[in-house]
Amino acid sequence: MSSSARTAASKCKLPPLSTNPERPTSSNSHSSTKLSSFFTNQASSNTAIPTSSNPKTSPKNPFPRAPIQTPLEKFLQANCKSGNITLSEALDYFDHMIHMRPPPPMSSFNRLLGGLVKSKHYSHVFSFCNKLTASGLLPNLITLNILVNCLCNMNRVCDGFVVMGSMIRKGYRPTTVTFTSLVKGLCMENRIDEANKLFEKMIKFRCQPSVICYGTLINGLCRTGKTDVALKLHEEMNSGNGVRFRPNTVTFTSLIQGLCVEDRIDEATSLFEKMKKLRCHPSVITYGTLINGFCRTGKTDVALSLHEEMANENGGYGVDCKPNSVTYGIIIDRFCKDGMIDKATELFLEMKNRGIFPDVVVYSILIHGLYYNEKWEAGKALLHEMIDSGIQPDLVTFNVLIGALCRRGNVKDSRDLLKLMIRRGMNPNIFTYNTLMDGLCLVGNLDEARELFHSISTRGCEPGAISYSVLINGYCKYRKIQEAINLYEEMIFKGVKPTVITYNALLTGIFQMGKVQDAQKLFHEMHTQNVLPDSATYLILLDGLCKHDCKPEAMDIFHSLENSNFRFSVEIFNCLMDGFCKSGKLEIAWDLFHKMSSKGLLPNVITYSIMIHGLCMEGQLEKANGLLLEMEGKGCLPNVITYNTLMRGFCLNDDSTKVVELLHKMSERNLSPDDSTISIVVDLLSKDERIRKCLDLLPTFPATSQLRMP
DNA sequence: TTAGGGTTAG
Repeated sequence: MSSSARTAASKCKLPPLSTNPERPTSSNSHSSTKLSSFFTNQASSNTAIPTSSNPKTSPKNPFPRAPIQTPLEKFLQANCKSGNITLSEALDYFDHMIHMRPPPPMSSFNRLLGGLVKSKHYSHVFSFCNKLTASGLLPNLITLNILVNCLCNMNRVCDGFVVMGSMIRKGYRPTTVTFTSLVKGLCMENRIDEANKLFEKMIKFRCQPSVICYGTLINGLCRTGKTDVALKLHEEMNSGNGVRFRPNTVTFTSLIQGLCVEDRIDEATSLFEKMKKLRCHPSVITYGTLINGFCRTGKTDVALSLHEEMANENGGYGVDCKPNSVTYGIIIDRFCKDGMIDKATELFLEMKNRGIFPDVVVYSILIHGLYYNEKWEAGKALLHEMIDSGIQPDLVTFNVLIGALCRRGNVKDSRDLLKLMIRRGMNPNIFTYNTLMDGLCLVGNLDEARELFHSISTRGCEPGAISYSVLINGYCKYRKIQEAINLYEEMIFKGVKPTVITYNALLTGIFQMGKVQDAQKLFHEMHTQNVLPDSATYLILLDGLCKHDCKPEAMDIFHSLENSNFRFSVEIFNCLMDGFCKSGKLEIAWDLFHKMSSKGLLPNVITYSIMIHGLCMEGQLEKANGLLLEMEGKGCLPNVITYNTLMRGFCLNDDSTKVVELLHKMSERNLSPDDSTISIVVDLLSKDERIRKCLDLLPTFPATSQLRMP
């Protein structure tokens, strides 16, 4: 037994645990990931396989259950649900428990496993389950549910299904919890259609989705951009018809009516109860039919109480499947992240109007959304509203506020907030430190960021890949590439796996310094570190290669991407086209421009501006002007850069009439000229006195008084 | 005793 477990045991006055010679010395011995052993290694006891289909009676534990709660059980009850148990304590207790005779009840094992789930030690839960069966102990339905949940959280949803299959074979009936875990697992793997199908299937399986299950699916839909579908589902819950694909109110009402007509009032009543159990909302017609039936059969008092029930909200059923603060929070969060802050606020008001009180999570979601969408005053007001409602900010709220201040470059107040949370007895977490470090980097205070980075481990947290990436990004932004590379090497040395974001930051920095070979070397290193490049990586790489005269290399990569299933972005085309235009290879750029549509991409204002620039450089002004008309015709509005580009072209060609014409067009579009426009006009004036007359149109632009020539 | 929501880096 480890000293930590001993301490924990003494704390809760547990009897000393006997030393188990077989106890593994390291956590690695628990890390078996084979599913098969869990199900096949049951030969030690035939009684381990339940024979009855009744889950309440089927699994017979070969050992008698302790009649009263032991100190061990009390300890587990007190510490597991809160997650107040360390991994090493859990390992020790588990090893002790499986050797106890008689063994503790399965609920104690489940509590212990639950504690590990709380601290996200999924693989350990998995190996504990394997050891349980290997010891001849029988996991019960809840143990299996915990296992399904762990597998799903480990992105092993397929194995989750295998466990469900085994569950059924053992005579257990999968529960809403089982299905919810699997729905979540599918959502985590972005298999939202399958999650939706499973949701429908569980209803067919007569397993009612709970509000948690709805919440899980709604979250999956929101995460995959299907907010509309999520909203519809949410509304479906709210209307009381929160369960799909089953007999509905109309079918039930018809049957009740039929039974009432035949004076089979008892059967009608039980059908009515059944529909409520199935969360099928009886309508006023259903009630009316049944009330009529009771009245007809002389049961007026029952009819009256039914009438009373109608008056009560929901009649007391279906309530647990109504939207709650969690389901609202999920959708509000999606709207915030999609920049639809008005929609988010609207939904927040709706939930309050429906009597659903927002909790600290919903407040934090919306406060974050408001700050993130630069609605500072509204964010502040909401924070005050939350506190006035008696809800205190929690750790995440503080992190949101620190992040908001950092984004505004207000590091001083962020630091004060950190001090405040510590004064309040709150332990800042790695999010807090990473956020603050990023804020410090943003304002160029790299030394303080580094200092904070080094102090993280003394503050009870460990810097992870994000901490390193934040600092690496800070160094790269301020062109301190060597420091960034040193940090990168340090993270590898310390076993912290760099992410694609780490590499993207480094590649950007290295290309900025013009070190093309180093960047290429790093790009290849990504493979050795098993980090897959994403579309941002390819954009950085292709842009860097193009800007540093390595277009053939860029095109090689482009072609290899074409041969894979890579999803091209407009930005990738833009960077290549820009590169070729600027090096006078207009035809290649033109080919790329035409290739875009075959990749399902539409040119944007930047694409057109690049091509217009390329054409102007080649003196193909008419064609450039044609492209301007084309983009306007296709609803892609030119911006000031597009006009400047084309005007510069005409200016160089001494075509002042065209320039003036374009200035008029700009004015019509309410586009303000920028410094570049001004310099074009000045150039033009210096060339041709007659152009002075164009000054007449200048007052139509805002903020152009400075342009008036003496 | 088991299942859902919020905060950090390009």
